[in-house]
Amino acid sequence: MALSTRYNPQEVESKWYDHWMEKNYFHSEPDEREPFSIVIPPPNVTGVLHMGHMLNNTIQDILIRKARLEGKNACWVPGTDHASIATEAKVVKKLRAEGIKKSDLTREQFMEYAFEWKDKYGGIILDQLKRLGASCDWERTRFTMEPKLSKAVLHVFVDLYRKGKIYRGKRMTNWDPEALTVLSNEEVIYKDENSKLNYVRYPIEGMEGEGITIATVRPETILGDTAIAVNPKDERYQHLVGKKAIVPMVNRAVPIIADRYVDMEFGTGALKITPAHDMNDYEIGQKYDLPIIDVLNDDGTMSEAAQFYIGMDCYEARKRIVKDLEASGHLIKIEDYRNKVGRSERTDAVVEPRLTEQWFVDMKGFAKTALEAVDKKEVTFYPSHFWNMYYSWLREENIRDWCISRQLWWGQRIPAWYYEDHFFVAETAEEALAQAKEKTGKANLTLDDLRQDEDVLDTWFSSWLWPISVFDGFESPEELKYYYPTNTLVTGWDIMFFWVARMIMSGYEWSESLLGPEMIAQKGRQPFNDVYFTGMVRDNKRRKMSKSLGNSPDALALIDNYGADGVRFGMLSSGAAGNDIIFDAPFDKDTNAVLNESKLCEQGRNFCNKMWNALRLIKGWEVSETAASEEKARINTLAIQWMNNRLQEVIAEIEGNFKEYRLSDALMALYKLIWGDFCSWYLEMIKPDYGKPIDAGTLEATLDIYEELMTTLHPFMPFVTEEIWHQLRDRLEGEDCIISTFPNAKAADADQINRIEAAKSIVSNIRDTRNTKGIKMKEALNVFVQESDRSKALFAQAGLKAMIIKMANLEDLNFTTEDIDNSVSFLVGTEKFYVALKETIDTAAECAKLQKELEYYEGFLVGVRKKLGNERFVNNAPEAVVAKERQKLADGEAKIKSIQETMAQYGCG
RNA sequence: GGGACAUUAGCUCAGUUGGUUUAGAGCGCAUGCUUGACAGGCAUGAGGUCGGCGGUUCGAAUCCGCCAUGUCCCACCA
Repeated sequence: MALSTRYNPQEVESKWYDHWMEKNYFHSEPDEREPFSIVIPPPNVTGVLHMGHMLNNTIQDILIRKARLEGKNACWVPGTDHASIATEAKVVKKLRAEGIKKSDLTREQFMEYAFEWKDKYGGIILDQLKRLGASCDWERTRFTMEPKLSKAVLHVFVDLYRKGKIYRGKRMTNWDPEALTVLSNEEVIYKDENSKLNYVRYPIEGMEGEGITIATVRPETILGDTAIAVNPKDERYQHLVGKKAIVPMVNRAVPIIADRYVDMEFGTGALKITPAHDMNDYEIGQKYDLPIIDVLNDDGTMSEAAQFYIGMDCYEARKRIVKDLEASGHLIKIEDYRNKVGRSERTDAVVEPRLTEQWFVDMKGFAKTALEAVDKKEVTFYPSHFWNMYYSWLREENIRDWCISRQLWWGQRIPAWYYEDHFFVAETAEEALAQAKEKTGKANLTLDDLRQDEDVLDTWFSSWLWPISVFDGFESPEELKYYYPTNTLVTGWDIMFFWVARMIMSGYEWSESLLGPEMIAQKGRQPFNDVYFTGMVRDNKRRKMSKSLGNSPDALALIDNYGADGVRFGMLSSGAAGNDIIFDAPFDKDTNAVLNESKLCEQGRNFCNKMWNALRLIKGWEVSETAASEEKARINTLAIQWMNNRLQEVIAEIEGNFKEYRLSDALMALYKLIWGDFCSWYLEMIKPDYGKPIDAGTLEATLDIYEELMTTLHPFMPFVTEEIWHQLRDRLEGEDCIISTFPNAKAADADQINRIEAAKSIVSNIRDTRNTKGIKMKEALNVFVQESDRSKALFAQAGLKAMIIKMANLEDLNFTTEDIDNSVSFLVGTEKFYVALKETIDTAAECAKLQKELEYYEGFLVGVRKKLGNERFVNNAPEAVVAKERQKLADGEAKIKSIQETMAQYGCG
């Protein structure tokens, strides 16, 4: 069968993915083998594949595929997250477009629409992952809101409540006026924004002409002021403390209080206190027992309590009140100002501090546990410096309780039922009813008398159980006993606190009761042993890729263009763990559209093509059963030995890389091994003359090597390796690269490798001479080497001379004891080589070249001599280091001598 | 305000306990190559006083201090 000159990923990829699925290779069941498990960071159910997912999942797939090749029971559990705020927002928007308001629907109706949407659009992303080659166990696909996982969530809620770790309370919380729900502190993103600092003067009650001026960026909240505060040490305001200021517009008399919280340096040193709309003001309000006047509605419009601008959006009200204050003479001045504004992570709406009644998880104990787990390396972070960020989040003084209730419908409804002024927490309404009956003594209560909490739980309250719940751990821990702890979690550092820390917390909280103390003693309580933090994917201007910027290439289009293997190569070769990935996707200046071009993916695609053409070369050879000529056989034997040595060397290197999660280094090592050593050198060494056959022994050895290369590369580039692996030899049913055996590194003969490196260097030098002298490759050259013990030892290696003759196209290569007339010389190590030329050589050019070389070595030796001349170095440095320096000196001197001789030969000045 | 990480060739990065490094890779660049695996290719080459200044050491890209620049995290400054 004739193979096309180009590798065609489209056909190959779908063919092999289907094949793997058919063979059920991705599926895992507990058995006697060592498990290797990974749980996917569940993407949002309504999400589409973006560059971050591609990076993330490529890495997971590499780890899983390697484990599979190592004979472990590899289990990669996929799934999606219900993403309550994001999904609910999408559904609300879609309904609005159809003229349906959420407020017109019942909870049940809304959920019906939402599930419809989820069934239609949900999970697209998982199919997209298949294009990337992700070898997830699709039979295990889970969803955070599916019945079993929801049941686990309720179980955990009740458990924590009973343990006293969940409480309900009225607190200042972050209100998202667009999503109409509270958020946890972590869901609020603070950014510097431009705003106006308004100076407003409040008259003093009973003191005509007196006033106190405050500065505020939120003048509309003046309507809710219930005090003015100054620093007790501030002499400017001593006489006003204890007096009352008149709040403009509403003409409310509020106390002027003194509190150390107020910074005398800032603004005017006087601070308006609005307990309803500021975290700190709230605390001061508590301290001084100030009334709370909430001037905003939940949607961010002005409330009745504001008295003015009722129903108006607060930003509009802000503009209006400034004008009105100016008109009434209260406004002193306005300054430009930059301050931090908190916005909702999901909706980008400006978050409003608001006093609401919510459910919280007490984080003190959890944080301590999670901190210790990483500190004691029961969970290891890669790269390790992320410990710092983790620590700053979780340390006692920074940790805050986790607000877990959300005023949404899409999610797990809080399992608390109210009756009169009691509430009952239970996994089912029936249990709650039983509690209610007992508590109230009313035996005739029915379910209808109870009212379930309207709110749902934070999405992360289900995600934090993921490593346990995907194995149904809370229901029947059988599988969990096998797969827990999972091996590696691969995720972005941006959700370190949202997700990683909380999974660690939940793992430590529940694994022991689920697995039993014996198993815990053996395996530990951690949900995963290692965490590999990926960087953020950024564009070539270092901006984080995002939909709103439009700078994210279309992931699937990239796969179409370069093939999944090409894209995987591109993603991976971009950087080490934790480093941000600069993904060079250039912008079209005119259309502002991202071009789906990527140098790195192109490199990956070209790599596939290179391997494909090496295959074509090998498959194009005719095979001869008769042995090759003696000389050819020597070259081939030498080449095969060398290639095997190099292969072993690189396999050992890759093992080390994997241990440290240096996957891009591992891939690059293979890239260079395959393209450089295998294609450029090995195949050229053994290549038969045009039209001639290859001997069967050499071909078999070559196929063995190529096969091993494909197995080793398979985790990184699964499709092309599977295809080539099958093209190399006829395979039996069920014999596939994906389930072949990852090689163990065997000892490599370093001396042999060094000898071939020297030979390669000789060949390169001769080629360079051809280049600079304009001598065509076809023209055979005569080369000599200065006879010495070392040169004789080098050429004692069987086949080495013949190999150089072949690779450099030489007429002959012989020892000499004399300088060769009309030749160009070069050094490899300390050995001198002469390339005899037919034309007269350009002496001046040779002299210049030699002079430059001479200067380099002389400079080099200055340093070496200085070291060796230093008594303290000779006395203090380890003997081996000193010996090395002495060798450097001897070699350098020999080289200089040789260069000087050549210069004399040319008669250089 | 506190902290982390970075700064090495035109670009993106390696350089793992200081000594085979007057420093490596990939891409890019330059020069040459028209039949025979591959121009998505081959060969060869040119690029860097390792951000700056001090210090420790026989020896520093590597360890310490200060400074500069950048990225990010945390923090209640209206």
